[in-house]
Amino acid sequence: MPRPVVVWFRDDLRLADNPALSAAAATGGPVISVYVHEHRQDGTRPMGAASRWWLHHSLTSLSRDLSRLGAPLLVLRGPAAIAVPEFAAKVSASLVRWNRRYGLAERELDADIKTELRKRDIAAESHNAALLHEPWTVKGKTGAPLKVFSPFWRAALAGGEPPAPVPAPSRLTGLAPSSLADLGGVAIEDLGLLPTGPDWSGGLAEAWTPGEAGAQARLAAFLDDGFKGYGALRDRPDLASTSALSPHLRFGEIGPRQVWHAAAFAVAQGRTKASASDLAKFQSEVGWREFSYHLLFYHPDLATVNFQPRFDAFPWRSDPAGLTAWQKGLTGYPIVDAGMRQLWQTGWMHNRVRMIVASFLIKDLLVDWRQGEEWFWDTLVDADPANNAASWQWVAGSGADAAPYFRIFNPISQGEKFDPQGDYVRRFVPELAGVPAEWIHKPWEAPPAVLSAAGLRLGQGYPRPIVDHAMARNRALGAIESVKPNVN
DNA sequence: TTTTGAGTTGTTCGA
DNA sequence: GTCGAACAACTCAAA
Repeated sequence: MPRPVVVWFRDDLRLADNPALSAAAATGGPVISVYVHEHRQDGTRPMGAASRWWLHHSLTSLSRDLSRLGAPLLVLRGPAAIAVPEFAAKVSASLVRWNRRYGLAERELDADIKTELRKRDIAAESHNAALLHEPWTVKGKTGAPLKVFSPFWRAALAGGEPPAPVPAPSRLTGLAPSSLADLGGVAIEDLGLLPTGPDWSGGLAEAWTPGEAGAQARLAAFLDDGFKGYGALRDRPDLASTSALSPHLRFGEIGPRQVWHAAAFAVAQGRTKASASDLAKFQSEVGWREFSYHLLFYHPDLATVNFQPRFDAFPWRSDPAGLTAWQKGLTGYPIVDAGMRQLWQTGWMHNRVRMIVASFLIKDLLVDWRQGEEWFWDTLVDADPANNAASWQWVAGSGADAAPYFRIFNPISQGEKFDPQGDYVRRFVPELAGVPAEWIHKPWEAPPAVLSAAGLRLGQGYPRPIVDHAMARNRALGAIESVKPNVN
């Protein structure tokens, strides 16, 4: 009996375009699929509640798919540093394969495990499933890591087309179920990933289908319906004009190579009316994900430390009431509240609205971006260690490639520009359902007759603005002025 | 080494 | 209503 190969699944919960799995399958020998549930001792950042919900369903889906292929998923409890080497030794594995992660704690953990495996005469091999271009492969002419998106993306594109995705193995040689039962696996249901008392996940379940099949369906639907005009319409939260692939990418239910090539193929085959510039725009959004991972790799503290140290002196306000109003979608600014409620109900928020709500928390309330980052981390199903951190820093202006100091979003004009009929607001803020488009982004300015016709009493059914934007804008400009470079 | 052009996503004001 | 200019000055990346 040949020694088995262990495939350790992490942020790559898919069968197709999974190099670790394909390499293991290629030998024809026995394969054992393993997932190790996170443990604080691993030093990695614990997932938020919405992510845990997603993980539960994604693991369930992966487990079904792997069983069908012949190598059922075995779920173990961490810490991984102990569980993985012990398990590999117990089953007399010859080799453990996994796909790489890019955070510092994750890399250190993997390095430790590799060492531990070698001591036991077990080989370890890692692969790239998560990125088109791994961080160390993208460099400028000087060889230094790049800090600005445009040069980064130019350099990445200069490397040529990303490799084509590899297909899922058609079958795997697993262990007999009887021998699997003795290996100490845990039922997914027993991991405690789902919310209890109360179960708030109804809106998530309605909005999403976690798992590889759900990811493929979402991609197909996007290419058929949302891709055409993507370049311009992606900014419209009232339309279904973004791919909404982010949570699927986060958990690796689909990979960027698959997305890249599927989009290019659809355009080349004329199966979509999307233009070449729609394609380039969509691919560059995938590029932003790559750039975030690039930043995270070279700046592991991205989620907690200002990329630009001068922001360490930023005069953040302590505003627990404001933070709570923001979290609950009760700021009195309809577009902000709609976004925050979409997040709470569905675990996701449209990209344009993320910028608006983040700008509001940071610039209008002067609340530290890290508090917003934490809230997103807990409530987003796509909470991603690289994207979330890099994006919050970008809005704060503390990040790489900083926004100009004067870029402070006006929640009224942003609403009017990107949700012109107010349909998005009405969908998530039912109190405002009866307010006509003309006033929906600034109900406090509406004539009393309009408000009463809409059945709305400000301050009772829906709050008045918790802060005056014009005042807040000036206050933010002053705060930014105080951390200006070269202030002597 | 020095220089030069560029840098995701905006707002306001005045003509 | 529309349009262009002004809004700090800096850092990055490449020539």
